[in-house]
Amino acid sequence: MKVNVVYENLLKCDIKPSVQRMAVMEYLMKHFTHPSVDEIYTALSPKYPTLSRTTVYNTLKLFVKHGAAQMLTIDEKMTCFDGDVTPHAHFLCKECGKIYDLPMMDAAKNVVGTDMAGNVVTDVHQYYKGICKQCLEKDNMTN
Amino acid sequence: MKVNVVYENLLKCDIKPSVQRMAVMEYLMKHFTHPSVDEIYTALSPKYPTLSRTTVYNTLKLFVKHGAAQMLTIDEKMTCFDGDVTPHAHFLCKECGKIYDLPMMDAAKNVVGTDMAGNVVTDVHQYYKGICKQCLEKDNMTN
DNA sequence: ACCGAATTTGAAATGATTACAAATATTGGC
DNA sequence: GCCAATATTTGTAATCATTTCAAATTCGGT
Repeated sequence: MKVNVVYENLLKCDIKPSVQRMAVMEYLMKHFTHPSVDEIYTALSPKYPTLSRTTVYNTLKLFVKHGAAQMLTIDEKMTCFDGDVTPHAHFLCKECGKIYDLPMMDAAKNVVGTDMAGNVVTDVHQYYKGICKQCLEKDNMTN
Repeated sequence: MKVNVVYENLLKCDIKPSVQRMAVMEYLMKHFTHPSVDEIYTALSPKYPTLSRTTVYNTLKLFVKHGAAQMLTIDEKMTCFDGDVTPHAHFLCKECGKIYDLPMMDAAKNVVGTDMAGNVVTDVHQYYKGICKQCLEKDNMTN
């Protein structure tokens, strides 16, 4: 991935770029695994040995505030992050813990910014839990 | 609320009733505030002075496993619980932190038990974030 | 190069949740 | 009703993600 793409993405969201912010954003733009803070920290640590976990926390919070990333609270143990901020739904596999992207229902996409029973909506989240295709196949093998 | 209603609800979900389980279930059936573990513990503590926080945790986990309650992971700080297990959406106010019930979109209700791109869906969650009616009115007053 | 502001860092604190083992309550067989 | 096996509850201690905070570093402007 070109450095410029990452750089421009930050600027577009009114985020002043820094080495650390570029690194985190690049990770989000390359990996659609809905990483946790720790996944990001562990992945970047070798390349940026002075990187601090706190910086990853700060950076992601900043990204979310500027609309450059999405925070997912599907897994009750840990917050995850998504660099894809276009409207889409998620699927959490109860067996392997992976989170997959799914299309969001059209009706839900249009709710942002509207009025729902007098309440102003700023975010919409839609997610499913269950067993994913891969795990289903694996389970069929062994049973 | 009649004790029997609570009792029967536990039996219906294959949960062996106990004093503590009845107390927690009664609280969930009376209060639709989507309480946290601590809210429930604090509310029941005066009436059941020997009640332990751990028991509230255990009990709620048991309820969720048996489909007698729903776990909400909307607020990233804390898990909340809902005694209403019929399909409905939620609205979290970013200002006051309250969670409101809203109708779930029809299209989403029918997804449970179905197959989505090869994945089996067991739970559907839909929620909104924004500013609630009450807070909007309050804000208008002061501004 | 220098200064003030913004950013990063790491250590310590916080707080929700879990693990666990001891205490208590419940159940079924006699 | 009594005893033993089982299930449940309890409280403390541990865990672990996240936040706080103050010192260190970096950055931007002059």
